[in-house]
Amino acid sequence: MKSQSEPYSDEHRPLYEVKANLFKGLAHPLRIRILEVLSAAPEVAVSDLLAETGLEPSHLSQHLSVLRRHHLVVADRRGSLVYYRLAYPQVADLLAVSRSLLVDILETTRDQLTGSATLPTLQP
Amino acid sequence: MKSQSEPYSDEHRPLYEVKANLFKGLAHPLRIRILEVLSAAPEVAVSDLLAETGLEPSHLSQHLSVLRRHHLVVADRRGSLVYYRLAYPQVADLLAVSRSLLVDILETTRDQLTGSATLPTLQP
DNA sequence: TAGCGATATGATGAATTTATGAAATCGCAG
DNA sequence: CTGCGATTTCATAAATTCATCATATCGCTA
Repeated sequence: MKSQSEPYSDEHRPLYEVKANLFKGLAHPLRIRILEVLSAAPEVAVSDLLAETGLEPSHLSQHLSVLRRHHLVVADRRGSLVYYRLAYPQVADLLAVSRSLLVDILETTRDQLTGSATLPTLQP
Repeated sequence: MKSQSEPYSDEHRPLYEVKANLFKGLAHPLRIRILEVLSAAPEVAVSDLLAETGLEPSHLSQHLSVLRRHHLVVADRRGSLVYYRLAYPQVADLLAVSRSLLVDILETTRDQLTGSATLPTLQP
């Protein structure tokens, strides 16, 4: 993970590649969980993220590092505490649109099945 | 690739995991490129996607298979030709929001650099 | 300055995805 | 039924990401 470069740099990189790299940054469950927690508050201390996710500190820090590198979050250190917030409000928009799409997908695929028992429930 | 299971199934799978799996389906440049082509027309024949992307047929088909499995596209076979279309209009919405976010990210990070030469240009 | 709580970074094996080419399948026409 | 164009599936090596633990760094206090 440490060896990874900046996902958006390089003037000659086509926009569809940049988009795909953005989605790579979002392509892990815990990183979505983190962004959802950050969507619900102006900022969150790492210690609170640790409590919220139940992760080892170094595991959380690795994921936060990916989110920082993808410019999805911003960190502020105040003394020995570090606070994180979403880097742009559109990050929350993106999560909301993805949820809307998934609601449709899950409802459609549920309708196509005889029983719905194998699909995730539609939690808030 | 063949061994991959349905990314959304399993009633006990939390929604943040389902979201992450959706983003995994989007996390490849060529799949974004395909979805963008499909966003611009009601449906597109595979032969046209082959011409548009310059891919080998088997390579394109592998990516289309991922998109089908993630319920992002739908295929219709008519004779020996197969046509693809977006499975939901929100797929295009998702791409649009991601573009909006990236525009902001790229403008902000460009402003922070002395020169902008290393960042992608803002193509349509 | 040393110690400590909080957090980040480095290292590496395991798991997953991507890239690539061979082979199979589908549907149509003769 | 055979041949063929169109497309998909299979197989597998290479590349990338994930999981996990050890180590380093940051800032504060005594």
